[in-house]
Amino acid sequence: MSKHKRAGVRQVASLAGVSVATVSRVLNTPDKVSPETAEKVRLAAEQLNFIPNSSARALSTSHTRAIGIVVPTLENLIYAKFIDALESSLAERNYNLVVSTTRKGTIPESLKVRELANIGVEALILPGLSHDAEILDYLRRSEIPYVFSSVYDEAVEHPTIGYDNYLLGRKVARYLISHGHRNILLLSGSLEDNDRTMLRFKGVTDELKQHFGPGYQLPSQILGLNTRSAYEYVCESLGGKAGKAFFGATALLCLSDVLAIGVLLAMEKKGVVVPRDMSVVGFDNLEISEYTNPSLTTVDLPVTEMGRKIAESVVSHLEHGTPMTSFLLDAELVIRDSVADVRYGCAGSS
Amino acid sequence: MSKHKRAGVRQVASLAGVSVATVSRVLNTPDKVSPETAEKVRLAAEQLNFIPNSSARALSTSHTRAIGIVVPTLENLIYAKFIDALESSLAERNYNLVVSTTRKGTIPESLKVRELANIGVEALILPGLSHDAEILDYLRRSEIPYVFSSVYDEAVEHPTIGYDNYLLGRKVARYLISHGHRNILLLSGSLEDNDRTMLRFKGVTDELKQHFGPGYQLPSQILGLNTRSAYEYVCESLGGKAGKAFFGATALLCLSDVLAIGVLLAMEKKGVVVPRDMSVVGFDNLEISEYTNPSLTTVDLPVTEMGRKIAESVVSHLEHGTPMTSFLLDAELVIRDSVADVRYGCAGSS
DNA sequence: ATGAAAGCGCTAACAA
DNA sequence: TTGTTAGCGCTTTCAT
Repeated sequence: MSKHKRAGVRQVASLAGVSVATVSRVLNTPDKVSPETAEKVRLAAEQLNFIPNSSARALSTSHTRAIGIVVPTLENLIYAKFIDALESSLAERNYNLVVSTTRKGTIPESLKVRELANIGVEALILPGLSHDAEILDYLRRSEIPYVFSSVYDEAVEHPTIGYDNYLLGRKVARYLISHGHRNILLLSGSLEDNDRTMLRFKGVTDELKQHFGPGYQLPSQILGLNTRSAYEYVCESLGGKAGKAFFGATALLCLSDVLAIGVLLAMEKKGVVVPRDMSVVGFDNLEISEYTNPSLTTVDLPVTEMGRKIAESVVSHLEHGTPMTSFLLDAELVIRDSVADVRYGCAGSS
Repeated sequence: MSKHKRAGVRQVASLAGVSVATVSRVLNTPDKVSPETAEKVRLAAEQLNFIPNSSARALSTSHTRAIGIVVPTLENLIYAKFIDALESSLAERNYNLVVSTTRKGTIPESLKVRELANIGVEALILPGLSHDAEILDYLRRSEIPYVFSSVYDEAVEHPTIGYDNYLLGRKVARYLISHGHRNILLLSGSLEDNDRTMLRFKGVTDELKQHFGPGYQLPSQILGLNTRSAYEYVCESLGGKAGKAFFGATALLCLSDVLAIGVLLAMEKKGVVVPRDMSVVGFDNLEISEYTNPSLTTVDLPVTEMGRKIAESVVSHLEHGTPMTSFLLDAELVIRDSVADVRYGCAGSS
């Protein structure tokens, strides 16, 4: 019964009593068709439930209007927000976003890049600076335009659109230093974010070293945490006395807000008063970070603007040949209530 | 310089000294080609950076291997988790997911559906039960397979794969009733989720009515909240005395966890002790809901399983003609620490 | 303003 | 096992 083939330009043309070329024109360049003819065609199309075959169009125009992105996961709100913004901006320009995940890094990014290339994406967006040599090589050879997101580095030979993680690390460290902090413990997220995490970490340590001189003992860092493990880590560390836990640190610098929030909740549960007993800073500025107790001082990553900017840049390159270039986005430290001055003689460097 | 055309089967064929058909075979049915020939072809392909043109393939096979989904936004973690799982499951089956958002409902869903149809998705996933008649009509006429997610309703003539929101409403109400609650205030999220919200609401009220009889005064409901406004609402309501706020309710039933968490944080800030002074329940079971103070009693929505199940169902239909059917997923109430027995004579129905 | 016809790059009969 | 060839459904010159 229903195995009749779908209507194509041909059927529409014959029903409308015109040629296929005319049908194509009312689809793509309506102003080159007389209004009456156009109307006839539209009616016929409507009547036949005509949906132009996009593969045929793409084949003919060599334009798929698909952009690909590979992220570790969408379960991290910061990626979700970014992709949301990216999709919106691309949609405005009539491009579609094909999302691919590495399942939190368990599937090789190179595989996902190849798959996206194979389905014909016209450009590729990859978060972060460090990617397999294989990927870099593949991108170069396949000549698919691409941009690295969430990072900015003008020194690198790839287009990067994002924020300067290293400088943000310095900025946060400077802020902490200005409040008298010297011994800072870094809590860092999953290893997928490694390069951005590392850059932030380096920024923090460089700033501390510069400020306190070469004798300064570098801060400790705990890696690979998620909300759960951050929460549990804090709870366990607080088994003894608050002051001596955390390697004697007076501030916890969390490289993502979900970590910071886990930390805040654990502190509260354990009766540690933030920021009196311990200062906490985050990265991301999630919506909820404004409402924690205390509200979280954090770095506002401009992911929405980043999505917009990348869409702009990629589309402009695709359509007008504008070269892909790097672009730096500002990221602000949002000062709220989770950081206070160090109270000397209570906690602090042992 | 670099404006040389990309290599196609033809170039690969001639470089490998075979016919285009053979090249196509090593791509699609390698076992029908002698190993040596295959190797030759692969080498040639590699050398020419050959990426098969997916539009041409799709045109020839009439198979785009693209599945579309329209959601209001990705900024809601519950959608992000769902899409993450869906993408993973589809990728395992070699399908790609094209994500489209209505920008929180500001763009008509029908438009997005049309766009996805126009780019040739082979199936469509739409969260929720209620969609414009226009969409329903379009889906029927265009014969694109589809499934409604996040809902289950065997009575409806569309395939639905999800949980039974009405029953979940009843389940939660029953739980609250079993703890002595009678006056319950509903806090409900943005209007995009309307149909699921409504069903839950109806489930709750039906259960209450059934339990307390016809004289029972239906619970109040506050609609259109997000984390911010939920937080602010609670803060304002608590301007006076805790007991008399919230229309005298003893329990706050939040139709999403982000709301519940906002509520919890606001309560805490205002010194209201949950669950002693007020019970709170949520919907979603976000990761963080386990770590709030107190931990949140909430309904665990099986979005990951839902993604998997939908991928299975859609692909099976596409590849083996299995009819699209509805499927009910279990959703559990996760009992934690945010609900307690009502203390009569303190708060409660005036 | 409209039509005829040549592809776009691949797949899949069919033939050998 | 391999090659020849005819489309897939659209766009786009080039005529008219």
